[in-house]
Amino acid sequence: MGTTSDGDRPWESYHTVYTNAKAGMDGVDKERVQRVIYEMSKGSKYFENEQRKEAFLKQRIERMHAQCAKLTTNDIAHFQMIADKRILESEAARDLSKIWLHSDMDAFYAAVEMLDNPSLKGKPLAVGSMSMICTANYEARKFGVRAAMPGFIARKLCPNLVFVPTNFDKYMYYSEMTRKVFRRYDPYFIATSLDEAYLNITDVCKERGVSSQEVAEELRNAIFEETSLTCSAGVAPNRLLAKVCSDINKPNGQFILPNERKAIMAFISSLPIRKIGGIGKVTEHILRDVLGINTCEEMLKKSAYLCALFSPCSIDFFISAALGLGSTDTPQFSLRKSMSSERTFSGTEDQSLLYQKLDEIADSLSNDMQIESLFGRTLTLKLKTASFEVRTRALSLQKYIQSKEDILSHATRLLKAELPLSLRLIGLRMSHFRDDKHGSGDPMQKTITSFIFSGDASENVLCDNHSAGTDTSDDPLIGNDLCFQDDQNVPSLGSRHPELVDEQCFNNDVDGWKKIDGFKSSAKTDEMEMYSRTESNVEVNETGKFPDNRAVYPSTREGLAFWIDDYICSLCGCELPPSFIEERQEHSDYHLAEMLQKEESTNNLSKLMQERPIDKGSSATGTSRKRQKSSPKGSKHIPIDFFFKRNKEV
DNA sequence: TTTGTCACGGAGG
DNA sequence: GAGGGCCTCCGTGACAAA
Ligand SMILES: Cc1cn([C@H]2C[C@H](O)[C@@H](COP(=O)(O)OP(=O)(O)OP(=O)(O)O)O2)c(=O)[nH]c1=O
Ligand SMILES: [Mg+2]
Repeated sequence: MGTTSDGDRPWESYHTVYTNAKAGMDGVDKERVQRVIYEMSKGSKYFENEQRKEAFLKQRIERMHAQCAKLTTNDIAHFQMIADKRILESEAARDLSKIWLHSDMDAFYAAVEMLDNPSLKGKPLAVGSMSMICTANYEARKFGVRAAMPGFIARKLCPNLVFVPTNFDKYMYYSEMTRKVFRRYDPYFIATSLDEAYLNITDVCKERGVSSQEVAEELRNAIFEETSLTCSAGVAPNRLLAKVCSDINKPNGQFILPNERKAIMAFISSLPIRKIGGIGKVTEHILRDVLGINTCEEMLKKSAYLCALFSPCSIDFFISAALGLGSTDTPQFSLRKSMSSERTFSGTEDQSLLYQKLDEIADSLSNDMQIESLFGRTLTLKLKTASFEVRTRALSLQKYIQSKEDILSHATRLLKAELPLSLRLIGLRMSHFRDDKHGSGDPMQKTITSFIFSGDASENVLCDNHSAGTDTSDDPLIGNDLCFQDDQNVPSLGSRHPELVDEQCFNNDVDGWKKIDGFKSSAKTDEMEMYSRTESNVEVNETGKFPDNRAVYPSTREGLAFWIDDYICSLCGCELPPSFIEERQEHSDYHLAEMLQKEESTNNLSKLMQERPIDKGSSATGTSRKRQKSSPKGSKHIPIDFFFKRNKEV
């Protein structure tokens, strides 16, 4: 495939994610690493699939090239005007009033393992398995070993590599210790994973009259004293930049970017675009090969071409990032949108075996859903063929389901339609959760709580980003767009982008519950045991929001009340065991109605509503892209039918 | 025109 | 000797129905 001569150096055309610059990889012999990876890979089904993907990407790049070539000078002038306008608008929204700190633990899982077993110190260590490693310590990184690399390749790179399986209990335990420190600096801190968090230290600096540099030092020292683990910190006026900064002097270092436009531009200009959260391997490749963009400065220079080639969403993201803009607000927490379970096994076309796998996965998903009292109505079957091609097949129901039996019966139908096939992975994902936590039911019937919080009542409140489901889109080859969205930092051809836009729902992490780097199973359950029942529920969501111990379960919209020890109402102390589902909902609705009454009398309802994941339309850095829903907003008075408006679902 | 559904892929930890 | 994870989020485009 390579247009260049693959002939004598074939490994150079096998692009992996492993050669990307990363902390601890400085002195690595990259050519050797590339070669070893290539040698271990070539000929494998995985490798062939990667090549297929690369070929598609190449076609895509060629199409974009052609598109560029067709532009007349007139066109370019036109797009330059559009770009300049966007640049001006973005610049006008620059907010330098906040100070954000991003904290990132160093080789977190590996560091915890070394702490737990000091004999590992000084040895190259990988956490994970022979098929995939989660992270590696800095000794191992010298050999090119890193996260997301298969263990058998890592061992080839570093024959003395020690493997340790993951222990999420431990990581959660230490993570919680670090969060206790974070909490002291910003009770609303945003945890984006077990080992990363954003803290708004504006007030700390102001109130104590200390510099952000001092706060960063103090915080890192506190973490070290309390956990014996090191971390790195980045300080900047927004989260996008803070995240970039924390990587600069990693490990065990910090970097402060002052809140001055000049300093920011100097910093960002020479920054390789790949350092920006949301620009991954593919986006980097496209921007480099199509437009010759490698740095943020170049991105700005080529802004007219960006406007010609990409969607408004992507354009905004690129331009904002190139200007060093990012989110400065503290986002509202958001609810879980999907939950999934998937398993890889050795490829087979034995149908009874495949149905058995499906059974296990349905069971696992159902259990997970029960733990969080979730009922969903969109089920997506995911398959990976023996040749690594991925397919998804979805189905939306009238009713919300949770039981294994229900899940399995629908999943079986979906699978049946695809067989025969030789598969290596089966997965199930549930989405479109009910707005409250109870049993099945007709989507038409909502409780007051769910009705109000769901946004049917006042659209502008919603976070429900995109109109549709969570599974999405088709034919990636048609558009060029990369799309970014918000959150911490992460865009890509269809992924969230970072810090830029503020708005809408951020899922500040969600981690903590399952996903967690991919080894959820034990994670979720353990976390439940560990935290719930103490004040931990807070922990879970606390990823940012409820410093006052007003626990709220993740992804449930039960309303204002939650159940202490799972049976005492947090608001009035009345006791209702979990099995009293209907009663509980009524009870919760009662508190909500009561509250609404109070709120309304003080004209504050709109404020209450906005406390949910919200819009914020055009916030400071507001690059918000979202399709805006037209909605009557801002009305102070609530008409009675507000409470009875029908929900539009099927 | 708007809204919902579905498929696919990028991204990050 | 072969072997390449698991979870969550999101945007886009195609298509159908309202
Ligand atoms: C990339 C990746 C990371 N992880 C986990 C393991 C890591 O400890 C954690 C953070 O990932 P990394 O960003 O790779 O960082 P790290 O903490 O291991 O090391 P450092 O920050 O010093 O570079 O996320 C996974 O579980 N799966 C993955 O695929
Ligand atoms: Mg880290």
